[in-house]
Amino acid sequence: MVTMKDIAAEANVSRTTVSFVLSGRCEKDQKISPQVVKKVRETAEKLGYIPNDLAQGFVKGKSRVLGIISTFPDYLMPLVKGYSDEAARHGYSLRLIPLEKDDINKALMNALRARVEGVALIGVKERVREKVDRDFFLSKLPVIGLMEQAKGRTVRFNQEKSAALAVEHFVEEGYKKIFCIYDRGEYVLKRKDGYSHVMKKHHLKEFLFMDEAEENCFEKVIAGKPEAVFCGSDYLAARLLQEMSKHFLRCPEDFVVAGFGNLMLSRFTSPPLTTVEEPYYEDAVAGCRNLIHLIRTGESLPKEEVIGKLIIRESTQKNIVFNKTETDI
Amino acid sequence: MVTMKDIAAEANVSRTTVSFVLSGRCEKDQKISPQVVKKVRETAEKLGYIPNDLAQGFVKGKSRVLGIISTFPDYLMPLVKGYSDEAARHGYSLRLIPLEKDDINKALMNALRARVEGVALIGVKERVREKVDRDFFLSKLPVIGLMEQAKGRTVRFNQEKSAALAVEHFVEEGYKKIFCIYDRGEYVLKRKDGYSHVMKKHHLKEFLFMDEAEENCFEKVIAGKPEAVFCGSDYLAARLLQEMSKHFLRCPEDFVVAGFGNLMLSRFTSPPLTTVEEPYYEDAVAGCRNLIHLIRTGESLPKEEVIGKLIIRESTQKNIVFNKTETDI
DNA sequence: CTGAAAGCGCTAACAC
DNA sequence: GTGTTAGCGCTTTCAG
Repeated sequence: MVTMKDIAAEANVSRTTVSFVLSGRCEKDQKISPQVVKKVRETAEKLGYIPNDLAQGFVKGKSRVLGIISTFPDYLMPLVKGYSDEAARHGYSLRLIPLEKDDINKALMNALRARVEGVALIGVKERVREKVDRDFFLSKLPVIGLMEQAKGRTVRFNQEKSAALAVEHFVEEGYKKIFCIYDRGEYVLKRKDGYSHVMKKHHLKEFLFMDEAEENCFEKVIAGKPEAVFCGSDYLAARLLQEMSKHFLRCPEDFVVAGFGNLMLSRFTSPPLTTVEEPYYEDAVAGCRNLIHLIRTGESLPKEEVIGKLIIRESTQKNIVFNKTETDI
Repeated sequence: MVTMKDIAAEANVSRTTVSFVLSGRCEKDQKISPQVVKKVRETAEKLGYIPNDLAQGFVKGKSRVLGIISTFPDYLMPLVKGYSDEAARHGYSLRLIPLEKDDINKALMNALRARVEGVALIGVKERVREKVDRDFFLSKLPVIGLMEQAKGRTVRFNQEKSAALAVEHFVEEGYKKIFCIYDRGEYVLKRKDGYSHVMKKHHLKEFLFMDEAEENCFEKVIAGKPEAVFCGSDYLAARLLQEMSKHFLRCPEDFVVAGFGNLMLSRFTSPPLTTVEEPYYEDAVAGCRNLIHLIRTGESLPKEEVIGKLIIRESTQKNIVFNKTETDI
């Protein structure tokens, strides 16, 4: 591996000069003659010099690396990518730090050892986040996704209000008998609250169905003959559509269905699902920007609240679906 | 940040001793009295010492980091996770190196600069992989996913033979009029070849439909009244199911459908899709193991061929679906 | 404008 | 058993 020393020797200059030229600071702090600059650059090129970021990071005490702590479930790829893209724009790269056996302290220790400049926890459950040792905060490592360092909640995306969008849509369309299917998911429960809130506001009766291991709540929903069903996730919505199909019921004709998440699969159900977009990617970009700001200034960016976008697809298009089908044929 | 020097001072021993104790080599190369070991450990703990992996990597010339070059599309998360999990088992961690604007050489340069010990390219198109500068190979950086360094193909997973599994299944079930829907995807084309191969073998007429921007091939498929349809991807299969639903056709009753990939969405279509599992995660684990082997020995592990597993779900269960529906109600 | 010198935190021969 | 010493590749004062 060719080093700056080699270049210095080959070009007959000192290592300092090479360092100045190659770090691009030649035209600022130090003035170096254009010939020398040229020669150094050429020699570096000729010798096939490759800067050693490890050494640079070591001596400067900063790695230009951000850590991502997660269990990396499939659906979080957009978050990882959002962080990666934004980090790249600021000259950072990403290091994946797996969260194993919920041992958040071990993961944070790995981040510390690697001397990452900041860390983001993604998709880490509240229960796990709570277990962080108090003395971790002595390290002053900037972290996104931990409550302690950001007074109040870190959330940018408001699950409740976003869920309300879908339910309000049902109300506007004139539906009264609106059901809600949910499960124990941390966020799904918040979405259920959004449903309840809207129903109360409009003095409508709530119909809550929880998806549990033992019993098939989908059967019950169908038996209940709803006009519209709001599901706390696209997964739940897709399973409801499957159940409807088994019973020879059609959506949206028999009743309309909305999901939540705008997951890939919501475009591929029959019919495609109306859903609320949870902007993972954009949230990650914002989160990464915030993290970098936190690293640079020690301050968190002001938290803007984000509400999802309702994406209307055929699963709630009761009126036009017949036309559509006919013209399609 | 507390260093080994601080510990040495506090514990009244030399930095070397501290180094030996903390790197766990105390009981091998060097014999150090238990009291000293204990004292050093305690002092380290007391002072809150955190090893500097950067310094260690720098001095040893190895970073214990693997690079992943990719554009990180959503569906490749299982691959990333597979690499991450396996890397962790060998004491490595992962660095994400984004592939931007198809500039593979820049990405490889970033890997080189970061002094990762090896690199895996995931989901990088052939067209891009071909653009690697010849002199990159001078670096001798171990890479998985580039043809040049591994004579012959790197593929472990055989797309053709795996696709054949699904088509053979159709033949066995007695279907003769078997259609195939495909698109321009690198792998999808291989799966189409798998279909063709089986059809030829059984002297059956091939019915090929390509999904192109302008025209709706799904309409044509339906109009053709197939008995069974093999789709080159789960996406294509899901879209076919959507089209069937619009036409008030039912799967599997009117005709059966199989996809490819065992993507998340294949479990959530109505009905759930029969598909061929592409073992992303397992492939990644194997790939990572291979990469580490390559790093250690300079040799690639022998390439075992892997064939997918046919996952039979309701979309091809013509006979039993009625029973099932009835007992479910 | 250029170079000498010190040091970042850690490892590893080699003495003591 | 324990300490001395010399770097790893790079940055960065501070003299020349």
